[in-house]
Parts: sequence; C-alpha cells; structure tokens
Amino acid sequence: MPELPEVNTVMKLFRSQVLQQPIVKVEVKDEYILKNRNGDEFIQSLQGHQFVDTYRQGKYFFGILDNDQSVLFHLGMTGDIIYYQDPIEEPRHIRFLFQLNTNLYVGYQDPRKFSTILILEDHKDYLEHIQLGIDALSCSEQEFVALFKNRKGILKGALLNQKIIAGLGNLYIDEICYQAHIHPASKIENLSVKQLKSIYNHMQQILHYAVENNAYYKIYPEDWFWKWRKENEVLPSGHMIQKKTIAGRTTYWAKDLQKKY
DNA sequence: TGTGATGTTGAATG
DNA sequence: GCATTCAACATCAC
Repeated sequence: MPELPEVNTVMKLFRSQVLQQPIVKVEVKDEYILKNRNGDEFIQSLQGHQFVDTYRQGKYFFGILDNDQSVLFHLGMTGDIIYYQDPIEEPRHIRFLFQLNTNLYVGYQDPRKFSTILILEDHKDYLEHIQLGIDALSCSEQEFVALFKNRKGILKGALLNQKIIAGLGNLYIDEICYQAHIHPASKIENLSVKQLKSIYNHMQQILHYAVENNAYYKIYPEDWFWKWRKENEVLPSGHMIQKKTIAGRTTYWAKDLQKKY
C-alpha cells in the first residue's frame, strides 16, 4: 500500500475521523510493531488523550497528542488504518485499536508486521536523528537539483534512499522514470541538469495527481506506466516492457523509450 | 510447494 | 566516507 500518496491518504482520513476526539479505550492485540513501548505503556500513552494534529514527512506520519507527545505511524509494507462502527466488523490483522468517544473504532491493520509505531516526545528531533531527507512533495526544483547534481550512483538507488528525498518507493519511482524517459539504472553523474529538472517535474506532477486522487491508482491516467508494469507487455507505443532487479528492487521499464545514461 | 510483494535496516563488500 | 548488495523481518496470495 504505502508510498507518499498512500500515506498522505491515510493521514487525511485520520485527520477527518480522529482529530479532537477523546480516546476512550485502547486495546493492543499484538505488540510486535510497537517498537519503544510495551502494550500497557502504549495504552497508557493514548488512553484519555486525543490527537490534535498530524505531521507527515515522506512516508513518516505522526499523530500529535494533546500532551505534545507524538505517535509515529510508519506503515511499512502493508500498514493501514481501518475505521469501523462495531467490533464485529473488525477485519483481520488488527494489531491495536482505539475507540473514540464517537464510538468509532480505529484499528491499525498490518498483515506483514513491518510497521514501526513509536511514542515520541518530539517528532522533529526524531526526524533529525534518523536524518530523513526532504519531503518529495514540498521539495523545490532548486533543492532537488542541488541534492542530485553532485551525487554519484544509480538513479533508482538514490530515489529510493529516504535520507536523500523522502516519500518515493518502488512503484512511483518506476512511474517517474518511465514518464521522464530515463532508465532507472542510469548513473546520476551522467544526467544533465535539464534531465534532473525533468525527473523533478514528472515527480511533482505524478505525486500531486496521486495525492489529489487519494492514491486511487485505478483511476490514474491511461498513459501512466502503472497498469503496464508487467513483464513482456508491449505498450501501445510499441515499446517492450523489461524487468530486472535494480538497486535491490524489482524494476520495470520500457525498452528503447527509457535510455540508460 | 515455491516465490515474490508498495519498506527499512544493518552487515558485509568493493 | 561512499555506494552497493543482500539478508532479515512476518504473512499472504498466486
């Protein structure tokens, strides 16, 4: 599920459903994903409090509590927040949940348990500590070019690196490289400033569109790469789709259309 | 039954 | 120090 647009969508719903609503009851069903508190401590931190704001940088999304503590929700590979009216509707793999005074149940779902949930005194300090890069949505063209201009290495590897730029993941990176007509295994040092700007502009356009549409990929434009991201497909333009592991991740690209620099 | 999956991290290697 | 590769994490679906 979650790259920047998906995380932003989860946060948007969280804001509309959870902010300013007292948390009456918290239940921890599997404390594995709670990385700096045990189940009881986690319950103590939330119960009787309420979330008053949110913050997001890349894929790191925080709920800020009325006592100024923050809860980091890092969704990992399969994290999601599910809302339901009745415990009987509770889906599978809920790892913890809380009940609001509106009687709404808010369940944190994560089948694969790759999530990281932290209680933090100061989320800004935490972001600095982990050296998280600038948010991909709020990054300016100038900042983007500065980040990549004097860098070496494989393009896809750098775009995946959350310490350089935060929010992109495997799928959106393939989309960006496709639309920019650049091979994901290109060396950054071989790219011109003009090409870096092109990557930046496609990134912005893709992320903005995805965020505005709540990351609902089924309605993404026909000419996006998304639906063609399968091995041995042939694009309407006649380009063959290739597949290979690049920077440790399964990568698809359009042969001949995306040139390797 | 085996394989790979939208993420991150730390170890090992060049 | 920098960059890359790989395994590990836990579970499910094809």
